[in-house]
Amino acid sequence: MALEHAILVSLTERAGSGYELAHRFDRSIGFFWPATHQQIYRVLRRMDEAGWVTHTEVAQEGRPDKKVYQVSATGRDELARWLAEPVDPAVLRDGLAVKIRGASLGDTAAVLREVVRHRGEHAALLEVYHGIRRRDFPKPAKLSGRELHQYLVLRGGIRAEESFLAWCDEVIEAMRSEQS
Amino acid sequence: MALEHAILVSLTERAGSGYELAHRFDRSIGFFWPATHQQIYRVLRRMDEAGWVTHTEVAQEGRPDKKVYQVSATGRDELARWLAEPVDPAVLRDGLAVKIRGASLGDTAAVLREVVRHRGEHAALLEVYHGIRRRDFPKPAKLSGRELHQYLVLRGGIRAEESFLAWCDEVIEAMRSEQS
DNA sequence: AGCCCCATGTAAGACGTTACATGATTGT
DNA sequence: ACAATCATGTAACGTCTTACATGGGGCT
Repeated sequence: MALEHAILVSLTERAGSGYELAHRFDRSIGFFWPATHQQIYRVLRRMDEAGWVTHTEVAQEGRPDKKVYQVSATGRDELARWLAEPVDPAVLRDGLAVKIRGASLGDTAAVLREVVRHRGEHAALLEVYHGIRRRDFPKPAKLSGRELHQYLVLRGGIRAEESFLAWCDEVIEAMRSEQS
Repeated sequence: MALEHAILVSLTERAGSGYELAHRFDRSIGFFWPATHQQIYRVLRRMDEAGWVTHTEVAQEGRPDKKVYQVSATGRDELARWLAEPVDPAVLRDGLAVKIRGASLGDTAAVLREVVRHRGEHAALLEVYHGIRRRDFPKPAKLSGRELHQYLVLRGGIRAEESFLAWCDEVIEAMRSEQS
C-alpha cells in the first residue's frame, strides 16, 4: 500500500533505475520501509502503467541498458494526496521478543546468547546511522525543508536503535543475574 | 515463519481456542507479533496436521462449540528446537517516517498533524503497557523464570513506545519552529 | 430492530519471498 | 578460475489482508 509512495519520495529526490532504487532502499528509506529488488521492479512497472512515473531507456557500454524512472505530474499529485491521508502506526514484528517470552520452555542460555548477538547487530546499525548523521548533517540546528525532514527520520532510526540496545542490555543483565 | 512459535508459546502458557488466541494476540504477544484471527485459524490447522498441537471439541450451551488446542510433546520439541535457532532482527515498517521524509512534497502542515495524532496513539499504548506493568508486575525486582521473561518483553514494549513518543515530540518541535 | 459477542470458517486477491536466468565487466 | 557488480526480469510459492458467511444469545 505504501511501497509506491516510498518509491515516489525516493524518485522525487533523485531519478533512477530499479536497481539503483533497490540499493537506496538497502541503505536509507528501506530502514523504515524494507523492500527487495523484485518488489521494486514489480511496483515500478505498475506505477509506470498507472502513469505515476515515466521511464527513459538508457543504453550503456559494457553494462546492461537501464530504465531511468522519473516521477510524472500524476505521480506528484498522487504523492501529495497520500501525504494528506492518515497512515497506520508503525508495525513492529520482533521474533526476539517471542523467544524471550518463551525462553523458559527451551534452552534459556541459548536465548540469552541470541539477545547478545542482536545487541551487536543493533550497535552496528546505530554506528551506521551515526556515520550518516556526521557525514550528511554536521550542523543539525541549521537545517530546514527536505534536509530537516531527512534528518528527523534519521533521528527516529537512531532513537529506535538506542532503545533496542538499551533493552538488550536490560534483558542480558536480568537474565544473567537470574541464572547465577 | 514464527507465528507458529508465537502460538506455541501462548498455548503453553494456557490452552485455548483459536478465538481466544486471537484475543490474546490483540492484547499481549501480538504487540510484538501481530496476527489476525484468519491467520491464527489457518496456522492452527496446519499445526494440528503436523502434530504440534491437539484439539478437543468442547460443546457449549448458547454458544457455538469450540476447539480447545493444547501443545503436544512434538510441539514442545519443536518450540525448544526453534528457541535455540537464530532469529532475524526485528522488522519495522513505518509509514509515518516515509511521510515525514516526503513532507515538503505535499502539505507539510497535514503531515505535522499526522505526527501529532501518532504521538497520541503511542501515548495511549504506553499507558496500556504501564497499566499491565502495575497490575501484573508490581515488584519487578523479585521476578524470575517465565514471569521475569514476560516482564522483560513488556519492558521492551514500554521502551519502544517511549522512544516513539520522544521522537514524535522532537519532530513536532522541529517542524513547528521551521514553519514559524 | 439493530448491533455486538461468541466461534469458526471460505474465498479471492494482494503482497512478499526465494530461486533461477541472462550476460558482459571488473577485481582477486 | 572464481566471484562480485551492474541491470532486469520470470516463475513458483507462501503469507497476509479483506470481505463475506453462519447462527444463536444478549443488550439497548
